[in-house]
Amino acid sequence: MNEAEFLQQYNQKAFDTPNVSVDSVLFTYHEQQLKVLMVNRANYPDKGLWGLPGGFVNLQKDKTLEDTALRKLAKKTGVKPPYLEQIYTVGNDHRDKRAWSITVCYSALIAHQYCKVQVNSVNDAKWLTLDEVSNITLAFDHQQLIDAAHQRLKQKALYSIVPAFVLPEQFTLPELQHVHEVIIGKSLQKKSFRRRIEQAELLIDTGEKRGEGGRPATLYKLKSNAGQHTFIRNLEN
Amino acid sequence: MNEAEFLQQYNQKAFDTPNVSVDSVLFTYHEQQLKVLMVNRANYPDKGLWGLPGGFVNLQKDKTLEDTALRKLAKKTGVKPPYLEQIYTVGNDHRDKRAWSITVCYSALIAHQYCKVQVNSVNDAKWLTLDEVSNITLAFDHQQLIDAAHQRLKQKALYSIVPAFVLPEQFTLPELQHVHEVIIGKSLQKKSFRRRIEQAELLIDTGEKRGEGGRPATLYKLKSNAGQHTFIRNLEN
DNA sequence: AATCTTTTTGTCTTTATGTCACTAAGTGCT
DNA sequence: AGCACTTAGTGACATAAAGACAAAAAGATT
Repeated sequence: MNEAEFLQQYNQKAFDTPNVSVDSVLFTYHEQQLKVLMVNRANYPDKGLWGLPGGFVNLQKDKTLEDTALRKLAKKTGVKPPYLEQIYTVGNDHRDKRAWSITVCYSALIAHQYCKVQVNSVNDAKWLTLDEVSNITLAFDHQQLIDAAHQRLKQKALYSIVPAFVLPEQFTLPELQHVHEVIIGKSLQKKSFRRRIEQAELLIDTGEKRGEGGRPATLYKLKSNAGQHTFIRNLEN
Repeated sequence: MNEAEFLQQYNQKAFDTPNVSVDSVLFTYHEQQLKVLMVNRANYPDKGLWGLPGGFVNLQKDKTLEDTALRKLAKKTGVKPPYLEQIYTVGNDHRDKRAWSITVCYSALIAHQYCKVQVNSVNDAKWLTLDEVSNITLAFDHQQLIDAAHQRLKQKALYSIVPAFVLPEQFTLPELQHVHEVIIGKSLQKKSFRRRIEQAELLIDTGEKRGEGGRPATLYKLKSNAGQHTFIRNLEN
């Protein structure tokens, strides 16, 4: 490398690089509803508004972007979600009034039981339903990020069982079906749903049952290879 | 200046913000094959290796990440591709030996006719087939980016007609089917393919015909709303 | 035991796709 | 003109997946 080459690269770096943050849309299922974790912004800009849990990449603490996402989520919930997926990246000169800004948006799923206590203990973070979220003004372009994450989750609900990650380790098929229905926004045909899931062979029958009222439902858990291989067939009604 | 000195100075400067680049996998269809545009790196690191067209975000020139992608592509091809889609973002401390680095990867499609001349005029850029690409060592993690973009395009070929963007404005159904076959890597049933496309109502019959040898084929073009609404049904054989 | 509730299965209908042969519309050759 | 050859496009039946809905199973309650 000669001096000219060095200067070229050095100056490229020296000119302002954009700020890079990572924001996560953490979904859970509670009280028959889909909810997302929101935090009240403590700092300028958009101080006081609700926004997504996230923050800047820390080059010392984080080895990867996923590390950043998980670190920021753990800070608010104390736990590491079992499912994390990148949604997309927005970068432009107007989303943050301070400067050119980039955010890498992730979606994460977790069972409500697993982080309930932690979230309630800090009162700057709380679970909001998607309806509640869409009726208030959020920080930055976080509304759009949430919409995109929800849209992606909807798609997943149509041809995979990744929505199972918003449930605890063991769950019943009626529970899972209701989760899918809430995510998709319409009711599903019981038989079709079960057929697909059976054919996909992604669940393990734990042998246990759980009943509330009527016939007890079989408890299932996800096979260990879930997350990547959770694909089932298409599903429209 | 030697490499060690460079790295030290560079990293000192780059202490708290990661570098952000945008790389694009530009696909086209030529000589019955799917090809990607590769450029020979002129600078350290990985100088001399083939890599994806791309570069750092320029806060003055670019208003958005797409601007960066298009600017860098236009520099090599002289044209703006009709289809651009974000694939995903990689960011970690080891993909670039200089420093923590992020790249936002895009996929783009263009008809070979529309940028042939420009690409040939500069000999640091050329079209390579996916086979050729996988048999040489590429810069950074560009092989993985290409694989991911190809994988995504495969999916699109199964349930949409976005692959039509690698063809010129007017094309025949047999041509389109062959593009899909090349992308997916296996042959498709003529009847099924046509049925799906017909039902999707995404093409316009131009009235014109084009023949080579046998019966002339009808020339179609994409409806203006293509890109977003190019979805057809699932397609396996 | 009768009834209610919720889970789970049986089965017929509808829809989408696979398969493959057949027709259609050109070219070039004799 | 007639024929063989080539590629485009369609018809028709077989198979497979999904929708609809009723019936059965397994528990709780009275």
